[in-house]
Amino acid sequence: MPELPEVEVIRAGLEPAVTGATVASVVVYDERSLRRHPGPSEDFIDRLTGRRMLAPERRGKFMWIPLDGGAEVLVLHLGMSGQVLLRDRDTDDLRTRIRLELAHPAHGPLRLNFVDQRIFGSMAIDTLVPTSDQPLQLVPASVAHIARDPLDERFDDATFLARLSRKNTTIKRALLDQTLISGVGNIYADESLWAAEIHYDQPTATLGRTRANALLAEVRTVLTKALAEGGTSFDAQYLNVNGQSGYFAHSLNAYGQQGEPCPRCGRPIVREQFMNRGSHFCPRCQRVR
DNA sequence: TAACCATCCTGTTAGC
DNA sequence: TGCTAACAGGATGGTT
Repeated sequence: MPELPEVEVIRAGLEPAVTGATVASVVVYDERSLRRHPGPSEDFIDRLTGRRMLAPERRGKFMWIPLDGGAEVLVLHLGMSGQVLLRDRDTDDLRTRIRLELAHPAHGPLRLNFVDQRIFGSMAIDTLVPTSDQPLQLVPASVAHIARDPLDERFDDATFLARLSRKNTTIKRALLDQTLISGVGNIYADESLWAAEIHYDQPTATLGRTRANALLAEVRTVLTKALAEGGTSFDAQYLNVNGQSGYFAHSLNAYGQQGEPCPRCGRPIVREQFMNRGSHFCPRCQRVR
C-alpha cells in the first residue's frame, strides 16, 4: 500500500528520468485510471502530448509533475496498488493502464508505464492553486485540501496538536485523516501507535499533549526509517520505478503480525476490524487510558 | 459543520 | 480439481 515513504521513493526515482523530458505520446488502456481527470481520455492525451516535464513534487500520497508553459500539472495517485515503472521502449508490464512515451534530451527514449491492479489510483491533468496553509505553496487544485506531511519541514506541530485536541474522534481515524496530517496510511498508523504505546481507539480529546507529541515523534521516526529502507513491500504490489522491492516489511512490529509475539512484551499481537480494514496492536502495551 | 461509512476495484487465497 | 466467497485499503461523496 503506497504511503508517504513509498510515494517519496517513486517521486525521487522519477526525478532524474522525467525532469526535462518531453511527452512524445500517450496511450490510455483503461479509462477508469482517469477517474480524477475532469474530461475524456482524448482531452487528457491532448493536454499532455508534446509537453515538457519539470521536477516531480509531492504532498502526502499525491505527487505531480509540473508541465512547461503554463500552470498545468500531471497529478498521480497510486491508490492501493498503483506503480510507476520506467522502462525502455520495448518493455511491457501486465496491467498497464496508461503509458507515456518520453523523449529525454540526455537519456533518450523512455517508457513510463502506470500499472494498477485494483484501479484505485489515477492520473489527471490539473492546475496549480495556492494553499490555505502557511507558508504559501502552489499545489494542484485537487490536492489543496491535503495537509502537509510530518516530514515536511514546514509542517506546523502546534497547529496539528491543537486541531487534534479539538477533534471528536479516535486517534487512528485522526492519523488517517489526510486533511489533518498527510502521508500516513494503515501500515504506518499501526506501527506509529505501537511505538507510542497508544490504542487505536483512544479518543483524541483524552490523549493529552505529552502523548500526542510522543506519537507525532514516533510517526516521524517510523516514516523516516521506512523511507531509508525504500518503503514496505509485501509482494509485487509496491515496487520502485525500477521494479525493485523495499525492505521495511522486515522491520514491522505490529502490522500484519497478528499471532506473533509483541517485540516489546511478548504477548501476541491482535488484529481487529476497524474502519473497513485491519488494526494491529498489542493488547498489553496499547490500552485505552 | 463534523463525523462516519459504503463504495469503488481485482488478484489471490481459503474453504468447500 | 474447480468454483465461490472473503480479503486487502485510500479517497470520496452521500448520509447522519
